[in-house]
Amino acid sequence: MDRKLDAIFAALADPTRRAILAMLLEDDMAVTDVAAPFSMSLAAISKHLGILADAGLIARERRGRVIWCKLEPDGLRAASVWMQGFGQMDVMDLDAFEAFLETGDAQDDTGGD
Amino acid sequence: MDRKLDAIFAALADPTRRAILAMLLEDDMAVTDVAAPFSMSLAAISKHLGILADAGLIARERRGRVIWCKLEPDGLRAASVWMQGFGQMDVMDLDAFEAFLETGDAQDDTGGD
DNA sequence: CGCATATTCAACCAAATGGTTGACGATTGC
DNA sequence: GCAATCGTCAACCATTTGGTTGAATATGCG
Repeated sequence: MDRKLDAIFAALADPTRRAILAMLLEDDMAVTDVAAPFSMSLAAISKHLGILADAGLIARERRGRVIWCKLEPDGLRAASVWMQGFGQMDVMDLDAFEAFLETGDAQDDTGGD
Repeated sequence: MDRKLDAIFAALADPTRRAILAMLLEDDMAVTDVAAPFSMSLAAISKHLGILADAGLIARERRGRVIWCKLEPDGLRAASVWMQGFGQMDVMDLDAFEAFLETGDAQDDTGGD
């Protein structure tokens, strides 16, 4: 519900986490590879990934020794919907709004690869 | 520049602050009136308003003894723009949203030019 | 099996957050 | 001028956050 937005926006509030999301936008990545460009410990990145996963912004899947991280676009969409819907509905019915998104216009996730 | 997003998303991450934004969406309000529905001190609300103002999401203007708070749509737009640039989720027309804020009227979704 | 690799867990720490209360500054009205 | 009203400031407190390090877990490899 509304409280999910707490987690999503809080997750988005950190520049490291936004950078991680941007990286994952290009491709799924192993945790170690996510961590590589940052000057902080693997454990710190692992925590960030946990926060992103907890917010529903990414998903992690173990394949062998490696844990792969991938974007979970629905999470981001929830926040986007909140912001866009802000002007129209008060504490609106998100499902209805999402339905609008599907049918209404502008929904172009074909790029997803 | 990117750091501004820190402040915006962090501001958005608190349900009290999102509720305040929703209230201000309907009308400009005095600080005391903003605080009224909440079961916390005026000082706490004042802090929240400071955080929102600092993030560029609202503006405060003193008129006499009373300080009026109003939405600052540009701030919200910055976050929205980030999300749009992020994914393919340009779900709705932001200008229409702004127009809504200006006129206080529900947008016709044809407004998306 | 035993070691290297990949990731998380646990304990810890400093700083930030969200709240409180009480004093203070600004403004208005009697 | 003095008191009431509006709002912020300052000090304080508990909790959360973002980071560290070192140990632990899980898997793959030779």
